[in-house]
Amino acid sequence: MLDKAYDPGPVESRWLQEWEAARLFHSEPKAGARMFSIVIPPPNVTGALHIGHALNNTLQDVLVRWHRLHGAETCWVPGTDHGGIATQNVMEKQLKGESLSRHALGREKFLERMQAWTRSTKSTILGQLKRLGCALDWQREAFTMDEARAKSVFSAFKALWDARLIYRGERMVNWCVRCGTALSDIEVEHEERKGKLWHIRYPAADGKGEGLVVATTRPETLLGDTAVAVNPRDNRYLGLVGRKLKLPLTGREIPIVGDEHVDATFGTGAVKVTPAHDPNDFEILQRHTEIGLRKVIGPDGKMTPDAGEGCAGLSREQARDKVLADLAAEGLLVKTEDHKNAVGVCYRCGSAIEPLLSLQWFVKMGDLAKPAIEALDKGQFKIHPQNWANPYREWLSNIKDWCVSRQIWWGHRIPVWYKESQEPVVAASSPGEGWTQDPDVLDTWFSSALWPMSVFGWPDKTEDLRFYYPTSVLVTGYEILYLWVARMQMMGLRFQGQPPFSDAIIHGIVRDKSGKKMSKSLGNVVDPLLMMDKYGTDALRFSLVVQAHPGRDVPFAEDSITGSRNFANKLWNSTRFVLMNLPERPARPYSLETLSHCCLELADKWILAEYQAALEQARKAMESCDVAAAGDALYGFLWDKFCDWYVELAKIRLQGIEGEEKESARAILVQVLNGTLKMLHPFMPYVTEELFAALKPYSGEMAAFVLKAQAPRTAFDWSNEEARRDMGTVMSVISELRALRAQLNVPPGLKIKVIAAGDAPESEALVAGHQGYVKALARVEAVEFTKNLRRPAQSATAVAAGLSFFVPLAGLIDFDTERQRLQKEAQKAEAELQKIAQKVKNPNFIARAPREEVATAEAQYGAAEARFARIKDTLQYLD
RNA sequence: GGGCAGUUAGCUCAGCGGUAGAGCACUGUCCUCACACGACAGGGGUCAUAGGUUCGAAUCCUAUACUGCCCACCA
Repeated sequence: MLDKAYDPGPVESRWLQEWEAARLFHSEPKAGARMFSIVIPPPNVTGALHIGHALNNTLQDVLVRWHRLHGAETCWVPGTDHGGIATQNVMEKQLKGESLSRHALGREKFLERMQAWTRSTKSTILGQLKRLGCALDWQREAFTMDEARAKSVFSAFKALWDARLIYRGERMVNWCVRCGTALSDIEVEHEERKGKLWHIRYPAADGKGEGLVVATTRPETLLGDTAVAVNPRDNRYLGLVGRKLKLPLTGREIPIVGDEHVDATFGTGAVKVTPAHDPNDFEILQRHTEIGLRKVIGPDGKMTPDAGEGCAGLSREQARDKVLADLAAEGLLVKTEDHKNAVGVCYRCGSAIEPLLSLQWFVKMGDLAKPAIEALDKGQFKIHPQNWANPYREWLSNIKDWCVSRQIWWGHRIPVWYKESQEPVVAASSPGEGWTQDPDVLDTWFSSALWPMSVFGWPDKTEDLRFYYPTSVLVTGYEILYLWVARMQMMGLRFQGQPPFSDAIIHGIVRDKSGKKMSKSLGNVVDPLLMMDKYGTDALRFSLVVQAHPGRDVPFAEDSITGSRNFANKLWNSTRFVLMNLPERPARPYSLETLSHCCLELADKWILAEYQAALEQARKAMESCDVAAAGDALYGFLWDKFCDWYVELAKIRLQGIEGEEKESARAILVQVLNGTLKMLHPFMPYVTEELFAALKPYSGEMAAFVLKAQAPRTAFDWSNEEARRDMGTVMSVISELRALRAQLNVPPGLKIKVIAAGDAPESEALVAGHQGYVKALARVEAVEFTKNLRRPAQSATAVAAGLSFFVPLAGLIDFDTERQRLQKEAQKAEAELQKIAQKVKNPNFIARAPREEVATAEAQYGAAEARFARIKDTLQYLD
């Protein structure tokens, strides 16, 4: 016998063990089988699972389990990402706490420490994914920096190098001063900040005239100016081009150049040009090479000796203050205005990016992007929801070369070797004596880009790669659409000639209940592990997934989980109820296939029809990648239809004598419940596994686990519109009677007598035929029928299904209350009637609307009219 | 500066051309023999605003207003 309430703890740990012992999630290539594969977006080895991981992985797990239940050979590959800068940063912080630094340790020792530490975080994360219930193929665990992946990375690098798609060059890159490394363009986030726009006068070199006033947001770079640019068509500055200005604070003479890219309408129309520290200005240098460049900010973020005596060694901020003060002192600071501008910041540490000229490795992207755009346009690759397709295409179309070198230690070291004046050599290991390897490592996203191939053994032509590639779907958040998804597409197409996955499901991010991003500083972070402890893993999973509507962020707070926890308990208790009503040892399992159809009563036909409809609804939702809708459909069916109505109605037979009717009810209870549990299994694997097992002696399931069983198939077509309609009629009668009881405060224990009056033969027959339902669910002791619409004295009235139901309640009710109640009912009925009347009385509607529409509207009108009349009538003769 | 979403019950969101829905919260009754993590009943919305298309619009179109996101080298 099951306990009274579901206790997730023991159930979860038991099944976790059993699944693992059975290697339930392991997959091998199977010729001829339908295949479903996913590669996990590998979490960084920096720390613990957060709520975003919980959402991302639950979604994948739902898909994986779902497809497995539907007969596919499924493989979900687990793994982790070394996470480059992010991970190194965490370690550096640790070292700092020990008054150490990576430089003090040295590269080798530092890497040893990284290895040791990430070994433990890796296992923490994988353990947490296990706990989340993820059906990952644990024998296939991969790491972006393990040996096999290193081989993939080298192969890709070599292949791109051989194709001349990798080059080294001095370019303007995004430099993070804090992390001490270059970043790619997409690793820079733009933050709108309130800043200032300073207007500075640059005097004419010959002392004649006013000189020029430039506007800038970065006065400290003035020290590196090598020109001032104006638009050659700017009337104000005609004739100035070619003349010289005296650069304030330095005395250097710099030329005025004409450049089409200068916007005459912004600021003063004159731009100071600092080619070494501004991407635009660097472009200007390309067009006016004679101006040259001057580096005044170093990779450490401090001013270089070239910045001049007064500033050398100062930070950028200090230099700015000093320059401004000096300018003011010389009377050259003309104006200061407020100005909003977008500041580039490092996506890993948030500090302001410094555009810096530096020698880096790049991947040429144009040729790689083209096939990816084609794949999208030809429909070989689809993004769900679709609104991401356009931004994705745009990004690929305007792609820039990818800076892949990072000046950190944690990562795949660039496999390029140098020796004196010889040509550099690309090799996995040292080509021989005297060669030294490039000190930089590759962008962590370089190895991630290869992930869907590398986990299956690429570049080797393995059987895994043949069977599982391309993978079926990729599930991830929109924040890494370009960083990761696009690059996987490009690499997959380049090296395998096929997209690495045909569909990408892009989900939102988890926010708090008021829509704010979760962050430690706001204190609104929900820890998934804590939630699992408190409410159960299934509850956490379900509440996340059912809120994850395609294309929307997921609002989440602790109280979102209680509803799902309650649902798990509902499943538990409905199974408990069913088990309590089954014989200890069934002669044979219950089956829907062998149901004697002549024994099915209305409730049976109805629930089977609803069951089938719910299964279809859920399947349709899953097909359109709407996991939330699928979960919702099953939830609604189980709770509102199965528990609230069917179970209650089945009790009538269960409490009666043994016989075929009772057996039919049992069979339906067992099979519909079992089928629903299986369908819910992808969402709530633990509780459903437990209940599936408990039902096994009765359900006839032979499989050791739900995943070894099959999704419910209805061998017979249970759809039945008539049953749904008739049941609806009976349900409305019951609801009206219950409302009457509640509103008139009829004691719950008291059974009422009901006189059904009116001339609606069909309804009458339905009510007469299902008196048992009415009696049980509305607590009625007897139903009488009459054509006489005269309301008996001392009785209350309910109107439903075209009939009046008189309930004699002598001495029990206050007729003022009943009058008020009926008046309210009448009001409602009238409002409803008028609404439909608007439609039906409109000749245009009758003439132009489709015939079926008119027919239903007229039927509705008739019903509403009758209902209103009934209530009014009753009201008139109320005593 | 470009693009994309959103604006529906107190809160969080479904619905996306035919009488306004769910969960939570709220009110009332009930510890009715599966479940109080429950049952039943109930209150609560001019579906952001203004036009338009249509027999009919929360749903389609066009503007407007907020809100959020993505992208972008205007100093």
